[in-house]
Amino acid sequence: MVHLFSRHRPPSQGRGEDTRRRILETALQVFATEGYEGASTRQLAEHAGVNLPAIQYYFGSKEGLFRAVIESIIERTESHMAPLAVEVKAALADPTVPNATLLELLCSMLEAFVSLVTGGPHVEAKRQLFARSEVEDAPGLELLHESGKHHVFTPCRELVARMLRASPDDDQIELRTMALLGQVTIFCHKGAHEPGLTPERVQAIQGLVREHTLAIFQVLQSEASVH
Amino acid sequence: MVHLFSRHRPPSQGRGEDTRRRILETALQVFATEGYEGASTRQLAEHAGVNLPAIQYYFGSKEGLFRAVIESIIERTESHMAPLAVEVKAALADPTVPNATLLELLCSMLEAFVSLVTGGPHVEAKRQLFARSEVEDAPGLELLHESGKHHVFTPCRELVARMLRASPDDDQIELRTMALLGQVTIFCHKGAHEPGLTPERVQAIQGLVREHTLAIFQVLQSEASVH
DNA sequence: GACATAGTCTATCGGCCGATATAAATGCGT
DNA sequence: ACGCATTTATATCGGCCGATAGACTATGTC
Repeated sequence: MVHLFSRHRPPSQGRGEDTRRRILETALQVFATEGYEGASTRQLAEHAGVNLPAIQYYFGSKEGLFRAVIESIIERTESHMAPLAVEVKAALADPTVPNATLLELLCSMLEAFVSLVTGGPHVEAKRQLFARSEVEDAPGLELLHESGKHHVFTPCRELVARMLRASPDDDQIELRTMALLGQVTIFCHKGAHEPGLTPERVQAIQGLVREHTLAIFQVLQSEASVH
Repeated sequence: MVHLFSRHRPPSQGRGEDTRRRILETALQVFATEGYEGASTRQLAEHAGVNLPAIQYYFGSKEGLFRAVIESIIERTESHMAPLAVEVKAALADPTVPNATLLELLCSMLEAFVSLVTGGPHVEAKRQLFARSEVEDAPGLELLHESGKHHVFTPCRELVARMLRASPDDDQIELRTMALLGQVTIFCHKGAHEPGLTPERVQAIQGLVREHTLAIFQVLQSEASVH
């Protein structure tokens, strides 16, 4: 409660930075596998090789540590999606952009979404935490959920709306966009890591999501042009 | 531990049945909103209007109560999917069935899946628990996950494999089926209940999932026939 | 009315939780 | 070498957890 705005960053002058980062990174793993409530401070401390009060010292509280973990993921999400976000924004601002370009951008968004949750360091942990943000209720998870909405869902929804000549606030557009994104989010669930998400499988996922998306809008637009 | 096989059903001759059912039904709600670890026995007892030891008396333990809740959901899942499962099994056994019929069955499966997680009594709770089964780890959740796999995923995968003339064990078939089902499972997540899943929205979801699925296989099969 | 059984109650156990008080150690400028 | 701030360690607090012991009540049978 007290640390909502103070961020409780102790005035470390470089000496404790190592410890702080080690706690942060191991906490990502523990929170991902055990959940927020399931991970105990003793467990978190042990995995980081520090003693219990170090968590309060560096992050103020268990909740503070969790929020720090979430924020670090959000930062990486933003930087991962940023370049594409610029392209999408530009395309949406220009009313002359053809549907083919919009469709290609949508496919790229979905592809980037796949690589976001299946690539980079700490993939497994990120994937699990992202999945939890869609289900659990924990002190900072709504931030992660909102981040996904803002950086992935909203741009996709606007692309879909433009292609189908509808308002982005149209309920059907929203539902359709969710269905499209569901093709990706399901790979954050348990079933996805039984044989493991090898690079080949990731590439296969990206390929077939693209196939599906292209097929859907190919048919949807040809039907629309008939009417 | 002790009650793994005994199911700890006390020899109630009707008198305690009411209490037992009341605990079971309110527990469904509490477990759904709070999660397995998040729901305390005191909370469960209070919501059911009983005192604490009643849970041990009727279900042996908190875990026993949770397993009972899960099993009741699985039973309803089975009876909900059973009629369609028969049709699918018959179609798969007959090698002369045309693709159009298989595709129609796949659409029906997805439609039934939607109505499974968005209809019937205790919808919200069922939806949330189903979502949790894809993310959390709790004593009986793997049963629910397996049930979904057996009653929804596997039939769909076999239909997809047949339509695309591939083995059901083909990795790409599996991934493709997951993507299709993801269109539905995403509506079990948090975002789905902000404006609420009204009957109109449910119908809209069923309609567009059908549209998407038809479009995907229309294109996929026309491409296959070209080669 | 005595008794057995089923069901409900109060009180309490040991254990793990997050957090803190506080002491010990560490490194650094001087 | 000393003083001081930073960092790490020990010991412990109050609180909630799941589970149980055991007394009490209601009900149906003879």
